[in-house]
Amino acid sequence: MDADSSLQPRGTRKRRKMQRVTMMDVAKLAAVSPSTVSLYLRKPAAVSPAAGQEIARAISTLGYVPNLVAGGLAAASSKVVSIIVPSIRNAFFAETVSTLQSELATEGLQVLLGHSEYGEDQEEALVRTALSWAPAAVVLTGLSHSTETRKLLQASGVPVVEMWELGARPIDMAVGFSHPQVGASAARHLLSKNRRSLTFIGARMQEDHRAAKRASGFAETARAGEILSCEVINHPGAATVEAGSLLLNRALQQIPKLDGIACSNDLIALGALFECQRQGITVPDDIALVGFGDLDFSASCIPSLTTIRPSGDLIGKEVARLILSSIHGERPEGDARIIDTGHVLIERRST
Amino acid sequence: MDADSSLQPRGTRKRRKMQRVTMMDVAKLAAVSPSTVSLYLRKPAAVSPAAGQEIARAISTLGYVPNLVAGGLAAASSKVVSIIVPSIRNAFFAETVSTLQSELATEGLQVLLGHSEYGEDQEEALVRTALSWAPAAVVLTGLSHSTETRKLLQASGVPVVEMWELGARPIDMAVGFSHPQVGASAARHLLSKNRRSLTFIGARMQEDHRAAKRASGFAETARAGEILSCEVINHPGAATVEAGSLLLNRALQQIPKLDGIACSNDLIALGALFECQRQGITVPDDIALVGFGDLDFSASCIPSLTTIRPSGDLIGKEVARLILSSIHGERPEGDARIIDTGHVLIERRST
DNA sequence: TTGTACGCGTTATCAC
DNA sequence: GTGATAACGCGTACAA
Repeated sequence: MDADSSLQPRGTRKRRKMQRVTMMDVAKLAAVSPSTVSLYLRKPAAVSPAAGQEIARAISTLGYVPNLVAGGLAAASSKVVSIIVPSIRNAFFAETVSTLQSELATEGLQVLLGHSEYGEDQEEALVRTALSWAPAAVVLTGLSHSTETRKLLQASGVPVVEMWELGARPIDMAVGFSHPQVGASAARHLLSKNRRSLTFIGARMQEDHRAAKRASGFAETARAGEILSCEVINHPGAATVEAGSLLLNRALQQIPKLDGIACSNDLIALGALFECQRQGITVPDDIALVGFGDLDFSASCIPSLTTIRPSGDLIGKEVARLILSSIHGERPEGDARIIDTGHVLIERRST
Repeated sequence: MDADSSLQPRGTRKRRKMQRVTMMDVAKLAAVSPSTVSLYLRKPAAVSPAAGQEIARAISTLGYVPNLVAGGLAAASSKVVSIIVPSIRNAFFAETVSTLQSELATEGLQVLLGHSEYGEDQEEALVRTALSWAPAAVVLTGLSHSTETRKLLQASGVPVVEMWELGARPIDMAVGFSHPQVGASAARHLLSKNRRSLTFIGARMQEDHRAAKRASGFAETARAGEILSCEVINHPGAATVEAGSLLLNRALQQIPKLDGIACSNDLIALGALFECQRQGITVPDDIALVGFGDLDFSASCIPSLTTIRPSGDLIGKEVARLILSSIHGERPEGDARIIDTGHVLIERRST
């Protein structure tokens, strides 16, 4: 018959992996059937108090930890949410992922993390492996994905949330804001300060489509105003403070009478700020500076940085909400599936 | 595309989960047995080229994605590595996690992320759920854990790597450096610059034991030198730029003739720098400043920041190496299980 | 309320 | 090299 009908407590050193305490062990010790334990675990109120007591005690004395792998197989949907961001080093996404992780953890959901590094092929590969975990949901960054990615996701039937961008039609659900509008806000603000020679400096815009959209939204609005010039300058590398310094210098060379700058990111703005200081350029008297992100130094630097806050934690919260309601409740319909978290321009000293 | 003429197309409103293409489907289409497909997937060289061809084609025409949940159950060890850090918002850990994710992804391992928020109980809960995934390895931050956490981990037999700290005996393997030594380096550097009224300013040190150890290492070394005074000042909140400004002010109040400061973190150093600028204090003439972390602004700020680089990406790489070798090769023995990534003091203008 | 039986999709051990 | 077959640990109708 079966080899393990006899209780073989310990000593199986064949395998070094020993998730030995199973639900059945708990059931035996509590003198109930495994299914009662299973039921107790999911709906404690559905079993008799007496049995519940016994089971609870058995669990704690055995140190039982449910095997989510087996559970996921049986339930055909595991308690994982796969999150794919360009890079977790980016403070924006770190904030969102952090919030998301906390919110999901309260419901017993785990976060599976992947980095696309702004590559659609990378993303596709990540989505593929993500799906092989039969995740409870998949969270993607932005709306630009390979057609294969969309197909995979749609075919899987898994709830999908695209975050940090709104505009085109999402695969399933979306939480974010319009990047062109962010650019437009920056432009309007600079125009309202009577700046006439404008530039948008950004990094990695050949890959970071959202930054590119902020740039084009900026340029479009600026050019509709009364200005002398408006340029967009890109640094192909990562968005760092140093890139900001480089970009400021390029802007100074290229643009005569430069007096207004929007940055794709507060880090770049900080670099520009430092470079201005080095060159004896006064902010905002000579040049006004608008950032993006409201990172934690933005309020404290000198001068403090006018910036646009995208609310990365709010995005995280809303994504979590969508996921949760789409898991146990019904999936939201229509407009409820697209959430605009907006953006806020915070005026400080740099303008 | 077409080719999807299976039995029940879609539109089944009942269940939305449909991981329909299984290994058996592939086997049927390739006219081999499921076992052969499984074998091919794990050791392609072990099946005949002819069969391999057929299987490969079947896989791509069906768009088969292996179900890792089922695989994990059968193999009793899933292809996930659980990583638990205090917070992913912290640039240090973001860097490590990012590196780790990339390295592990090349071997088909996924990252399951959790935040302990510097709480041992939180960490314990995370470890518990992590283990329920039968992970290939668990990565923890630091060496301080609840005894229950250690017990769980040891009993599980899963490879464990503790990172970002060295000193006490690790549960299994460890990659990091000595925090007291970092503090000592900062102190020696300040002493070598003839600073005599020293202070260590840090945030959240009641929870962040590593920062606290840097502080005590600093104090110990400083007090062994010829100094007038040495204080440690803590801000209970998070380590932000703003906290740095607050801390600088507290230090100025408390310490007469203050002329040397070490910070638990570059963000705090930056805040201190800004505050000095606001108060007309010249760095390094009036006060010398040493940071920790070498964050990306540290080289660019004004004055550039002398700091200590802990090499978060190197830690990530080494952790990955340990995990991989401990998965397919044998587990390293003895000293090879503890890797000191050291620290480097980078002297810049702020001292 | 509780127990029985079966299946989830894969891996691993053998015979062939 | 290849293919039956038995687990893997749990969810879930159903039956009791």
